[in-house]
Amino acid sequence: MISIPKGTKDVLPGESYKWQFIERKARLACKLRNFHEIRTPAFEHTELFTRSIGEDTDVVGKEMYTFLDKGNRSVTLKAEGTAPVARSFVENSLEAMSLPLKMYYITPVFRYENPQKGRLREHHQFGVEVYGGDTPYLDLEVISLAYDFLSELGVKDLSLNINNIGCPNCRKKYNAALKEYLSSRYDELCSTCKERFVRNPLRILDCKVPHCKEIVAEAPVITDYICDDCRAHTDKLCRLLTDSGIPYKIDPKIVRGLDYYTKTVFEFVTGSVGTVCGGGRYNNLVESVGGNPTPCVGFGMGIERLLYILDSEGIEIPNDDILDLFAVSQSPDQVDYCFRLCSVLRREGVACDTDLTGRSMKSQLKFANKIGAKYTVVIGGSEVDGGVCKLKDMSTGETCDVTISELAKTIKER
RNA sequence: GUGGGUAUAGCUCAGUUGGUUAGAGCGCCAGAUUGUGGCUCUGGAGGUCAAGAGUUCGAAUCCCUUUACUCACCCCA
Repeated sequence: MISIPKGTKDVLPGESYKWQFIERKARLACKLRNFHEIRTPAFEHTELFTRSIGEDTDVVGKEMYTFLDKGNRSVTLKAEGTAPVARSFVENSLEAMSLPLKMYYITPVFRYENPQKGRLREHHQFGVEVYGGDTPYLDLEVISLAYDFLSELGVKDLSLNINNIGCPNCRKKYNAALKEYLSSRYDELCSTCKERFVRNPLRILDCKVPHCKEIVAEAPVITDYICDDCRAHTDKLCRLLTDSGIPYKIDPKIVRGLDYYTKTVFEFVTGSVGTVCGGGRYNNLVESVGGNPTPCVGFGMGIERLLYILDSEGIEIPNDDILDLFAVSQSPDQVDYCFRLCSVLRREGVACDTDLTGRSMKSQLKFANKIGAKYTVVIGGSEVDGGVCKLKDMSTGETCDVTISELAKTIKER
């Protein structure tokens, strides 16, 4: 037997309705807010990710599915949703469209990691992007979209943490201050933090080693170093969130693992699986992939994690992927008739099916029951001749007489 | 890359100090006066006990190796 590759999952026929439900909700939330779908390829030139995400990040350093194609080009499976959108924005001169341009995507994302709860090698993200605007109102729009979306699904125990990691100017100052503080306690840091000290000191704030945490607890806080502009941005955003009734917490320790973030960063966290949605502002990203300076803000949301949360919180997703009618043939003589009947009903928008495998009437009814068909009819000689059948409601067991020509109408009216 | 756990039927799991032909529940298929599913009863199919080697008269059980899965660290969604 050939098994599924590590860290991947099949979505089976009995559960695909959950995905369809989430995707439908996501698309609707976007449509209502003037966001439009953008679809980018499953793979990109490797350089796109290394340049935008950052050479020193874990994602680039050890988690990308990178390979040479037959033309010796280095390509990488989509490691993240935002960089490809930025590439497309520049490549297709989307800045020529009316800005701000609001986009969304639902896409697989590939990272070579060790799978565990809520973590896969191929997972799926619903993400949104707003290109061409630096006002906190756009931050609000993106955050409130995520908040409304998650709330409408019924997610409980949701908390929103936000931070401002500064623009290039103030981050430079903060990095210097952080380095100065940490250099005095350099010897106490764990080995990975010693490397981080050189490459990207901000990451040390995220270290889970107890002693590093103690050191970090006394470290200077970014909040004390951000410039007036950044401070005003966050203050305004906080006020807007409060006015919108969106609860949040300032968490100065949020450091996103992707280098392109500037100013606002945020994450929605739940108890069961940690971060379900992460995002922020990336005002320099478009420039870094060769476009004109264009401020952007967006988020990515893990669909598998979201489904896991809904499941563990006991939130049921309605299943509308069910059959309206199953036509049971009383004997093999009526199979042809049932098949033609289904053809007619389908043209009228009724989801219906019939047995084509020659099973007994009883088996057919059992089958119809098992797959959750809403209605059944048994077609025998008298139905074929008389044009009237007994429509049976499978949830109540009640039947009523309906002329076959009015079956579709009757079913749709119920 | 580093640790811990697990591996027996499609699924969830029993399986005694090592002892006949490896079990249950659920699911699946088929029947219970041949025009009506669900409930109940009866029967049936389905296992290289993850793989390999070893100890033993005898291994699902004990030893070793491998693989897969899983949880955690790191990082992310």
